[in-house]
Amino acid sequence: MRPTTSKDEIIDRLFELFRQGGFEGVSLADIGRATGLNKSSLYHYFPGGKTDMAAAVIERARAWAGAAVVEPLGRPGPREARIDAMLEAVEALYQGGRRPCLIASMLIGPPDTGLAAAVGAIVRDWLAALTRALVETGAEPVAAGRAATDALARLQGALVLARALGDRQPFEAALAAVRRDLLAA
Amino acid sequence: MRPTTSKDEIIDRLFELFRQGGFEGVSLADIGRATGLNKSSLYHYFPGGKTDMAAAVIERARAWAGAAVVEPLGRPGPREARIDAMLEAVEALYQGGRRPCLIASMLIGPPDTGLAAAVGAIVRDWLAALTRALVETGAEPVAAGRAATDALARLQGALVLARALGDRQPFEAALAAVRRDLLAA
DNA sequence: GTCTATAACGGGATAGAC
DNA sequence: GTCTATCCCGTTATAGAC
Repeated sequence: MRPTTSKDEIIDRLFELFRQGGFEGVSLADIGRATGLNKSSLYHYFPGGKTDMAAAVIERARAWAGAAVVEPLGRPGPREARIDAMLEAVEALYQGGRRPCLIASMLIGPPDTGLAAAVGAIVRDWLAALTRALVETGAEPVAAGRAATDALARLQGALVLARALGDRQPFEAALAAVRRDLLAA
Repeated sequence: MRPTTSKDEIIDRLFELFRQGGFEGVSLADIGRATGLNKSSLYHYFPGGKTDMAAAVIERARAWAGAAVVEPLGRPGPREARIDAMLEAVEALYQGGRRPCLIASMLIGPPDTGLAAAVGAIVRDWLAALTRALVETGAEPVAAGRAATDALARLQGALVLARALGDRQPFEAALAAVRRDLLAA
């Protein structure tokens, strides 16, 4: 029997759950409900249990960041094209501010299993790619690093505000501000 | 017998726990350990259980924001003095980026009990106070609103990055950037 | 107000049939 | 690969003694 739900699809569902609830806020029962799979079936795909599931989700996030952010930022071409490619990916991932960030959610409360470290690696890669793109298009290295950090902080923070206020406007505003400042950096 | 730990002290401990672990990441056992109180004693202070405790912590955060942020921002005087008062309070609260923000932590995963709404109200008050301070010191209202939102987003996001990277530098950088832009707004 | 004890439940995880 | 059944533990919460 072919599985009714592919592992990729399962991880997609898990991604949505964890970004909303964080590691502790999602139970295996929730996951069973969202995937239509029994706990035992889940253990078939993820022998390490919930931690494995979270790790798979973070790995998916890393892959996404590589393909949708790091790679476009590294493409040769004018700065504007690179930045816009990144921002379009960001807008899509966060659905214009309606959906929270997995990175932020996963940093809250997971009993120390290296998940936080994996999240940190994603952020590091993103920062490095953005900094490099700015430098390659004429920015001075130290200023580029600052600008990259500031850009990511603004986006992350805007997602927090958007969630707290129940209004995606802060996120849209942040996208515009980030674009302006990155192009001017 | 006078209680060995005052309710205020208990809430302080709870504050630290919840900001680190979020609502779901903190158990009553953790709380018992941190406060030296038995579960039953905790129920004496917080009949509604964990939700009550979280609500008390959020209320404390609201009181803090009122005293350390809203009030200084509303004091008559030059913009610089008001902004610096706010930023000093922020730096102290977050210990220069070493400690996460309760607001962000509490937005992750709490089963819907109005806690998120209470958190949202704090953010709203803060934004309103900051916007008003900017307007009172010469900014145009729409620009002031944007600048206020941007400032809070940067600070929140910088805390996320600082946690992800295990490095408080992003937070210090954000404080400087926020100060510069708010004074120029 | 604080304790011990325990109830009642849900959590993650496993065994084994099919 | 998916299921049913079950285990064990931690969790929230309550009762009642002191």
